[in-house]
Amino acid sequence: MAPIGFASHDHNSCIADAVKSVDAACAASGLQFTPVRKRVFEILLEEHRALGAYEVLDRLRSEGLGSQPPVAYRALDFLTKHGFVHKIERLNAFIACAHPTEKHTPAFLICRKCSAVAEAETDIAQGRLAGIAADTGFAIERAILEAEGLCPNCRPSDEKA
Amino acid sequence: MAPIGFASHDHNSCIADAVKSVDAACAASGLQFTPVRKRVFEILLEEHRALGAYEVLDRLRSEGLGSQPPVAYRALDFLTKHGFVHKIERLNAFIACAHPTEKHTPAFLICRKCSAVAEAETDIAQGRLAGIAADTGFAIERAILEAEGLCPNCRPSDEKA
DNA sequence: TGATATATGTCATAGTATAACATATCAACC
DNA sequence: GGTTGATATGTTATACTATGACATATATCA
Ligand SMILES: [Zn+2]
Ligand SMILES: [Zn+2]
Ligand SMILES: [Zn+2]
Ligand SMILES: [Zn+2]
Repeated sequence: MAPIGFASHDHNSCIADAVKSVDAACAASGLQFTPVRKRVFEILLEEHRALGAYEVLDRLRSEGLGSQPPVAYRALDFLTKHGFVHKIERLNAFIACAHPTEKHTPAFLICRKCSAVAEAETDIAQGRLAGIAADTGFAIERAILEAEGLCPNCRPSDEKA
Repeated sequence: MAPIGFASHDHNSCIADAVKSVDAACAASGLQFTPVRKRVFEILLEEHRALGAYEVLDRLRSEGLGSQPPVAYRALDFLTKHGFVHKIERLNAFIACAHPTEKHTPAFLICRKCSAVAEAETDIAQGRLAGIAADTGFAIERAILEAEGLCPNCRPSDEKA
């Protein structure tokens, strides 16, 4: 799966499609995709960048959907727990998943200049770390892979090869 | 390089050796390995687990080496910046590097039960993510790889293969 | 409808990190 | 040795991130 995030795309339909597919996934699993949760997911989709919990909360507050931190954190916890949103540990921030209904292990490319974040895919189970883990008897359950650098838009053009 | 952290070893000499080699590296690079910085490095070495900045600060305080957060954060920043210590983003905590004078890209195996952390090595430059980055024109400068799971000591023995 | 689980509203507090500025120490040069 | 600029430390204050606790409301299902 190619990363999104550094290329333009049909953003309106991107948002609508993502909301619709998560809506369906929740219905299928008996999860409640409540107004606050849906709105938080939309807020994250609108930017395709990682937002801090308090940035999300500010938006919710301005829309009358909640004013205290737990409101934002609960919605983000729900979305993260079910894989619709990912937390970027490096930034203490959250981003909507690029393909929220597929089972996957996300990896991220984070631009240190413009803060754009692209989600890509890894397979931690076949890298060098997996071999070391197997050798030492460590059982990997999940992995975080976050690469920091310069996105194509922020790189000086003479460096682009 | 094999990970350390899940196996016993000669801890006294491990600490002494690490301090000595960092001391030499600092001297060679014109860096000041001051008492606070050295003590923070030792504190982290003593445990071979990730300590929060405020845990480090508590120890400094009890030894009369500093009582305010910036003291701990500055020492940790120095040590991290020069690669003698790594930050575990997942835990907001810091751990002494397992081989502080070699240039390397660290990866971590974090036990969710006992919080032990083992440092291993990756080569992000040859994984799947590197290919995607190259394709999209993203220039990776550094990468964080943190795997979470159960260490050999915390795994039920009947699961160990 | 009533019982149970799940979600929200709100207040309070814990945990992590940095800005800003004064003082002290170090390093290098005259 | 004293001057000077850079680096490090001490200290106060504050900003940012996250969760505990408990009351109320809403949804789910027998
Ligand atoms: Zn979009
Ligand atoms: Zn950029
Ligand atoms: Zn040791
Ligand atoms: Zn363990």
